[in-house]
Amino acid sequence: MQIDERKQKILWAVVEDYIATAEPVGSRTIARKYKLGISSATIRNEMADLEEMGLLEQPHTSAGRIPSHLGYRYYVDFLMHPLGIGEEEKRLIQQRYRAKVKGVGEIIKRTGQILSELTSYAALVAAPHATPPAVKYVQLVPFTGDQAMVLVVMDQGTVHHRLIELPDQINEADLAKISQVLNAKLGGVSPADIKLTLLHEIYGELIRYRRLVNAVMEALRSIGPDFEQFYLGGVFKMLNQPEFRNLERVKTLLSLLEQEDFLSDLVAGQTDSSVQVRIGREVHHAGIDGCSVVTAGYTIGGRLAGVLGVLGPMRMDYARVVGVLTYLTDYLSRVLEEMLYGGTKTG
Amino acid sequence: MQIDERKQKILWAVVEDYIATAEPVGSRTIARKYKLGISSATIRNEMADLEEMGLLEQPHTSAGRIPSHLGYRYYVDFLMHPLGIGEEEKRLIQQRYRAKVKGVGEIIKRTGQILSELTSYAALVAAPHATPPAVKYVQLVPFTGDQAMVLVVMDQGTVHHRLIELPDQINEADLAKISQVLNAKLGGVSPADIKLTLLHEIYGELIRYRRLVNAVMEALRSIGPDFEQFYLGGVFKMLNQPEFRNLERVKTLLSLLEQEDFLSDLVAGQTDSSVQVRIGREVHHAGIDGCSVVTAGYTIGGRLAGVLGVLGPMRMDYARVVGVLTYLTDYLSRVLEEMLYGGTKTG
DNA sequence: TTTAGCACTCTAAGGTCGAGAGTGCTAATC
DNA sequence: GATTAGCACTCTCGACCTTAGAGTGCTAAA
Repeated sequence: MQIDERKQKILWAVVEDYIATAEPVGSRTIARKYKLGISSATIRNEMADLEEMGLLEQPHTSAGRIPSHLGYRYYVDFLMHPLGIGEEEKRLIQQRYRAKVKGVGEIIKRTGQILSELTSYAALVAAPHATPPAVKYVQLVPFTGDQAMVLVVMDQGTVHHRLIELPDQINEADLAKISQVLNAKLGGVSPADIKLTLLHEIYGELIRYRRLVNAVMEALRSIGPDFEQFYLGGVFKMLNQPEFRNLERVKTLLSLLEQEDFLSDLVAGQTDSSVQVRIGREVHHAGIDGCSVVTAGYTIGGRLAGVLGVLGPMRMDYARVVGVLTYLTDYLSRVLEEMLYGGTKTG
Repeated sequence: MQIDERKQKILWAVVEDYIATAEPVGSRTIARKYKLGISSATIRNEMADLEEMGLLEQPHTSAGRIPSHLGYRYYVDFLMHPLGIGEEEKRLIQQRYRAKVKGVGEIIKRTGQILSELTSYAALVAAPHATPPAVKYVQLVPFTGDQAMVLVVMDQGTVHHRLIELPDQINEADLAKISQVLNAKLGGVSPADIKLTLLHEIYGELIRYRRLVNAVMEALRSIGPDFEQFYLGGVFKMLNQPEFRNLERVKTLLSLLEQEDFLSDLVAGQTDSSVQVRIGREVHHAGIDGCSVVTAGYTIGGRLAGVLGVLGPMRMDYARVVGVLTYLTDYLSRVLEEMLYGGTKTG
């Protein structure tokens, strides 16, 4: 059996209607609302076929049909038309970004809020990700008797700090000198790319401080590629969805969302700026059955810098979410580029 | 009518039993479980009195009694014995803190997790708070053509960064020089304490860079006393409490907890290291009726550094929570002090 | 091949009912 | 006078039943 055009139309109608109403869709409803020029009886037959093919399912006999995991997949891959963003909304987004900002962290946060408001689902922003940013500036700051703080500024505007132990007999001048050398050698290099030759150069110049340099290097490695800074918001919006009437589900979901490992996993698959849709069980994770995740990357200077994600029920408005993500990643990339590289100020 | 000892015992029993079971407590239950040497009929009479005095209330006729807002208050103020922490638990706590740590932020986070695990309610950690920390180190880092990053390390170990606009014709050497002067002048000073005389000194030395210094000062002010860094966790644990069966409540609570302003308010009243209990409506905030908040301050060098807080239903195990907070603020203060000032390493 | 008609199925909502828990009052008891 | 046993009364909660409504699959006609 193959999916001819009429079957496609019916599948499309079922998915759209179910997304909109959260009620199983019956043949009569489709005949009435979607004017396909065929009677409810015919639709019934087609729906039976679609169910046999695994694209639809029935919660119980004598209820309407709902899309199965596969049904959503087919819809997303072949039937859906991503929804553009309205002009009015675009204006509002621009306005939100215009307000003065203290640093990259705040832009991340604001983006998350906008994303969650536009979609009514939970929003996730990860930054920076995958492509490790390069070191812009390193400084060792004396902290307490035997500790120093390693300050690292990345070229994407994030700041990291680590405390390290100091060997005895190190004074401030030493630290300043070390900082200077590290800056000269590490500027523009990504922590993951620190090669042996470079390491030798550094050791060569700082032969006296071997142990300390080791400690600093270890600190640098710990902010390596798997480091991520997350914003998560709008979780409460999901509770408006009828699939979260079940308290137990809400609980497991909330507990998952408090684990950074889990959030990490959600964005891990993203390697470029494309939009990725993972439906239901495709999000390989026990405890979020029936949820879908849509992610998209944003870039700085053409390289992947971070990920925007939307987490919602499997019955998610994919067309809208994909549309919003496409627009927002693009817009965010431009905002960040202007902020980090652009000299010209725009209103 | 006054609250004699027998009434106190009965009130105590009602509160303890209700906290433990979440069921309205009847006179028979008290007679059976709490061996007060009086019959259920007598207890009934006393309970009627306590109700009249506003300390107990009845969900409906022919149900048992539950403590009123005032009842909890009386219990917390006069009847409760804070519960100490078991030896086994103490050992577990120590173990959790022993693991290697990257910075103050991580200690905060870990503390929040421990707190939420020990109490089974939502945990809130704010740092640093109220007493503004002093500047330890300032540095201007050139960032893009017309922007620089102001890096500020505080003596409590937190790091802040802000982007500022650069006037034309400033080069790296200028920035280094400015950083040097700022460091010399601002070290040990709290941003809120920057007085005019100090400002004049700085302007005196950096007369050429007036505009830039202004920008830096503004950035410093923006990390002033009302800045706070929050950790919030264990929210999902609250869903085990029967008072959160109501989805609508969970939703409003979650949406509140996503607002930093709200979290700020929760810890705002804390001015020293004492334990504060706010019950129900005493937490002046629409939308969290029926919730209580217990907070306590932790200190560094005897000065208030931050706040630990527990958010739970009004039917909260106050004795346990107060006990845990007392222990944990004390322990955390010691950990932080050792980390920031202490030279000696322990265990 | 499509459609009208119909018997059948299943859920969800509303209603009834009885068990159980708890109260307040009264009268007896200490 | 304080305490307690006894009892009628009240209220909730869960179990059970019933029914309306929506939807299906099948059959026979178009």
